[in-house]
Amino acid sequence: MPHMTIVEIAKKCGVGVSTVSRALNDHDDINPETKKKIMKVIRQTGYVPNNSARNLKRTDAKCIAVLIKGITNPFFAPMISIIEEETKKNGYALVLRHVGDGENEADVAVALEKEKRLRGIVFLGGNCFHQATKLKKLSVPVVFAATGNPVEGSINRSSYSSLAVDDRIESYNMVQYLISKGHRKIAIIAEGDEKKLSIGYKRLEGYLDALKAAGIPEKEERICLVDKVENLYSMENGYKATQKLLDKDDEFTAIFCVSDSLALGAMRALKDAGKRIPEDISIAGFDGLDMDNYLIPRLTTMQQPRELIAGETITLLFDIIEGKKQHQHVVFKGKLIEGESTQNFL
Amino acid sequence: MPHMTIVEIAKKCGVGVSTVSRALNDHDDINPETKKKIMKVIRQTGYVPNNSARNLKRTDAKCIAVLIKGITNPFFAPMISIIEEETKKNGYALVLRHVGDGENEADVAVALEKEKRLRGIVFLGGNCFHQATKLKKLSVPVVFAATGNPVEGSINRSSYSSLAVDDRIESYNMVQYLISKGHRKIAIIAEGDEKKLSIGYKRLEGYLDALKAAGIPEKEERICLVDKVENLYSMENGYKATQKLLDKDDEFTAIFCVSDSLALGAMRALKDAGKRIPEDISIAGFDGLDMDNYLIPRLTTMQQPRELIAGETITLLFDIIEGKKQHQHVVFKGKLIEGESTQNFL
DNA sequence: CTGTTAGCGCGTTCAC
DNA sequence: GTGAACGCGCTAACAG
Repeated sequence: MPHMTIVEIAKKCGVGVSTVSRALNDHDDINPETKKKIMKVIRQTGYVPNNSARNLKRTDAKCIAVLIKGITNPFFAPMISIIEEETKKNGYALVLRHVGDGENEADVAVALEKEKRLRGIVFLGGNCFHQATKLKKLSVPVVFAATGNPVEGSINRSSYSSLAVDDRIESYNMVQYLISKGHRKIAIIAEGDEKKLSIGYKRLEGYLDALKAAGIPEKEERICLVDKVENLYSMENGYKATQKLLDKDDEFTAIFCVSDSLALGAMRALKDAGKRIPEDISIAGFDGLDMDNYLIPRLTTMQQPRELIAGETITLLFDIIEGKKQHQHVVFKGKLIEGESTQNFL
Repeated sequence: MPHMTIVEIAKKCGVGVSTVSRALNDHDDINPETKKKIMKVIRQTGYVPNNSARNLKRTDAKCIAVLIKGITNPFFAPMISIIEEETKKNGYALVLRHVGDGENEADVAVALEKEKRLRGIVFLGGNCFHQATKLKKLSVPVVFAATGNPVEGSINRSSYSSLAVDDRIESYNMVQYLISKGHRKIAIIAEGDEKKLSIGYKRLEGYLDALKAAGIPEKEERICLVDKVENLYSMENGYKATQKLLDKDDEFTAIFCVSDSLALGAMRALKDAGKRIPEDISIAGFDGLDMDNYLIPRLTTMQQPRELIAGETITLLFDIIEGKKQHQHVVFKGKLIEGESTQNFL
C-alpha cells in the first residue's frame, strides 16, 4: 500500500477526514472512542501524514528554525544539544538546518519561513555577515548567536537580537595575558579577510590593540593570515601557517591562534620543528573546544560560554515570540583558561 | 508586502500563473522575453515560492536525503562535504537531516519521504540498527554508509545497500598489530551494549578474536566498557575509563580504544597518571579523525576510508535510482596508520 | 508560446 | 461529536 492519504484512513474507519484530522492533531472535540479506533488503524496501516500538506494549511505550528553555517564545526556541538533540549521543553518543534558553503543563509531562512510557517529563527555561527535587505524579508523574530558582526548593511538594531562574546576585546585579553607572561614577540595566526568583518579579523584587531597598549610595535612577519582553502580554521591551516611563521621569523616566543583548531595545527608544527611547548614557544587558542583540556600540553584558550549563549539565545527567542521581551544585544564575557601550552617568558 | 504568492506575481506581470511557474522552474516552453520580465518582478518583490506547495505537487523533484544520527560527530564532517558535492554534481537536491537522540531514524525517513518526494535515502552513521519493519515502509532505495550492522530484524539483504568497513576484522587487525609489537597485556576501552549489535561491540569482538588467535587469555579487568552518559565516544569517557583501568590493573602495556575520541581521553589520563606514551603504555584508536595526525604524540589508529565510502555511497545510490545497478553490500578495508602513540614493548 | 483549471494532502471552517 | 466543502500555493496537464 504505497502512499496512503488521510482520505483512505477515513474510509477505512468509516468516518470523515476531519475526524481523522482531529485524532491526528490531538483536538479535544472528538469522541475518545472514535479517536482510539482511528489511531489503531493508523498504526496498523503505518500511515504517516504528509508534512508538506500540513505546513500548507496549518496556522499555529509552534516551530522554530536554527540555521548553522558548517554544522560539522565542533564548536557548535554542545550548543545544538542545548537548543534541542530547550526547544523541546518549550513545546516547540525544531528545524535544524545546515547551510552549505554555496548557500546564503538569509535566502535559506526566507525559504524556510515560507515552507514551515516558522515562529522564529536562530542563526548560529561564527563567521558570517548577513545582508540587511534579505534579512528584512523575514517576518519572524531573528536571533544571532555566537556571531560577531551579524549584519552587513543598514538595519535597525532593534529589529533583531544578538548574543555573543566581543571577539575583539576577548582577543585583546588573551594577548594581554601573553604580554603579562613576559612575551613581547607574539605572532598571530588569523584570518585573511578583505571585508574586515569576520570574527577572525576582529580577533586580529584585538591583538593589534593589545600590542599597541603595551607599546609593542607590530611586525608584519609575525602576522600570518590563512586563507579559505577548504576549511578556514582547519588544523592543516594552523600547521602551514606556523611553518611560514618559522620560516620568516624565528624570534617570536608565543603564537596566538584565533581558533583552537588552528592552535592544534600550530602545536604540531612547532613540535615537528623541534620546538618545545611551552618552554620554547607558548601557544594560545580561542574558543574553548572540548578537546583543549585533553591535549598534551593542555591548550590555553579563551573559552566562549557556549552553553550559556545557547541557553540564553533560545530563552530570549521564545520570550520575544511570546511578546514578553524586546529584541536585545547581549555581550558575554570569555573565560581565559590557562592550560599548559603557555608559560612565562623568562 | 508580506506573503506573496504566485498569483500576485502573475497579476503584477499581467500573465497567467503557469507562465510564472514556467519561469520559476526553468522550463523551455516560454518566451525568453516574458521570462526575463517575470524574473525581474520576482527579484524586485523578493518573492520566494513556497516549498511545501511545490513538494505537494511536484512529481519529478530530483532530491535525496541523508540522515545522520549525531551530525556533530567529527567523523562525519568530511563525508558530508563529499556527499554535498557529489549530489550537486549529479543535479540532485540534498536534504541533510540531523536525527536527534530522541528520534528514530527510520521514522524520520518515512516522514521525510512523504514530505519531500525523495528519490533515495542515505543513512550515515556509526552506531545504530534500524528496525526492519519500519524500513519496509520506505519505497525508495536506501543505502547505509559506515554503519556496521544496519538492520535489526528480518529483511531481505537485497532490498538495501551498505558500505562500510568490517569493524570486527579491522579491530582484530589493530590488536594483532599491537601483539606484533610485543604487547601481550592489552587493555581495551569499548562500548557497553546489551544488544551486542553496536560497532563498539563488534570492535570488542575483534579484540577478543585477536587475543584468542595469539593464545592470550582475556582478563576481565582489562576490558573497560563505557556507557552512554551523554556522548558514548567522548573524550571524557576515555579519560574516566582509563582511570578505572589504572585502578584495577597496572600491568597492561597498551590500550586499544574503539574510537579516537576515547583515545584522546585515554592519552590525557595516562599523562596525568605519570605514564609516558608510548614508552610506558602504547595507545591505539579507531576511525582516523583529522586530528590524529596533529596530536602529540600522533595517534596510531585504524583509519576508515571515509571519503571513499562517502563517494561510493552516493554514486551507488544514484546508480540504483537510475536503474543501472542493484543493491549491494560493499566492505571496505581499513588502513592502519602508525603514529607515535605505539611502540614495541621490550 | 500562453492562460485556465484540476488537483497534490491536509486543516479548518461551517453546518448538522 | 461529526462530516462536507473549501482552499493553502503550487505544478502539470490541457486547451487555445
